[in-house]
Amino acid sequence: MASRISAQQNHEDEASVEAVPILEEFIGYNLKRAYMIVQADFRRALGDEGLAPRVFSALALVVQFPNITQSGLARLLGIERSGLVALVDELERRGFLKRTQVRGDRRVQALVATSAGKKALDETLQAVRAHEAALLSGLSAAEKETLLTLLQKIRAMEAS
Amino acid sequence: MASRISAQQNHEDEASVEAVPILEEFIGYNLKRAYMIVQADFRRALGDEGLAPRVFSALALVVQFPNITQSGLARLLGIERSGLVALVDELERRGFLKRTQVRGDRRVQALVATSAGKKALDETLQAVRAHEAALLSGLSAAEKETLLTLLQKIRAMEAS
DNA sequence: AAAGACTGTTTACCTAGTTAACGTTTTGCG
DNA sequence: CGCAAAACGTTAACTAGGTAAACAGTCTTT
Repeated sequence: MASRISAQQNHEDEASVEAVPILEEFIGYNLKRAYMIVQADFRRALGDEGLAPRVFSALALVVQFPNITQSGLARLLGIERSGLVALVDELERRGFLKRTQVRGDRRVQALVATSAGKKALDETLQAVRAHEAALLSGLSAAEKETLLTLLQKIRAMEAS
Repeated sequence: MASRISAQQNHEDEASVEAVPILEEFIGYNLKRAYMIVQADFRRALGDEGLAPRVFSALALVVQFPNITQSGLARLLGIERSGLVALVDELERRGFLKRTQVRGDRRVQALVATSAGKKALDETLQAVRAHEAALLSGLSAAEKETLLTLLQKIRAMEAS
C-alpha cells in the first residue's frame, strides 16, 4: 500500500499536505463558491413552501415601490423583462400582488402588492434575516458591513 | 405631466429620491448581484473561444493536482460527480487532459493534463488575472485581500 | 401622419447544477 | 473466505435561472 501511487492516494496527499489551489487567489471563484453556499442555505432555511430567493427579491421591491412597472422592476433586479413574466405570474398566482391598469398608458401594468403579499414579505424578511444571521455568525458586525461595502463596490462596476 | 402619477413617473421618483431598497441590507442579494457581474465580465474577457469559468476551474485543478480522480475533482469543486462528466469530456475533447487507467483500481480514471492543457491554463491564467485586475480596479489591494478573506470565511461555513 | 421607441409577452435556447439509478469494481468484516 | 457495503464513472431526467429574438399593441417624436 505504501508503494501504491493511485489517484486516491494522491488525493489524500493533497488533503494532508494541504496544498492550496491557485484558484483560491481569484475573487470570482470565491464569489461563486460563497454565493452557492448562501443561496443553498437560503432555500434550506425557507423550505419548499417559502419563497425562492428571486421571488423574495421581486416581492420586496414591489412592496417597497408600489405601482412599479415590470420593466422598472426588471431594471432594478438587473434581469431582462422577459425573465420577469413567470416571476410576476407566480407572485400573482400566490395572491401576493396584482397587475393593475395604469391610467394614461395602456402598455403598462403597474404592480401592486396585496395585504397578503405584504404579510408574506414581513414573515419572509424575518426568516431571511435569521438565515443570514445564523449562517454568517462567524462574521462580526463590522465584517458584515465591510463585506456589504465591498460587494457594492463591485456592483458599481456594472457595465450598463 | 406634473400631475401624472404613472408607474414610469413612480420609477423616476425612485431614482431621484434615491430610495434604497431594503434588499440592499442582505449579503445574499449583494453576493448574487456581484457574482453575476464578475461572471459576465469573465466571459466577455475570455471570449467565445476561451474557457468558461467552470472549465477554467477544473483545468486549473487538474494541472495542479496530476492524477486526481473525477470524484476528487468534484469534491474540490464542490459539485456532484455526475456534473463533472461533461466538463471532463470537454477538456478531453479539446485535448487539454487525458483520462488514464490507474494500476490497482479499475474503477478509477486519473486525470492528467496534456502539455496543451498546461499551455492553455497558463494563457488563461493571465487573461483571468487581467480581467479581475481591470474589473476590480476600483478596489485597493488591501480591499481585495479583505474581500477574499471574508468570502473564504463564508465558504468555511459550508455544511459538509 | 409616419417612424421610431417602449411594454408585456411568448418561444426557443443556454448554462449549470441536482437526484436517482446503473454496472463495475474494490473494500470491510463477520 | 464470502458477501454486503461502499466507491467509481456514467447516463437520464429534471430543476433553476437566465438570455435573445420576435410580436402586437401603445405611446412619443418629428
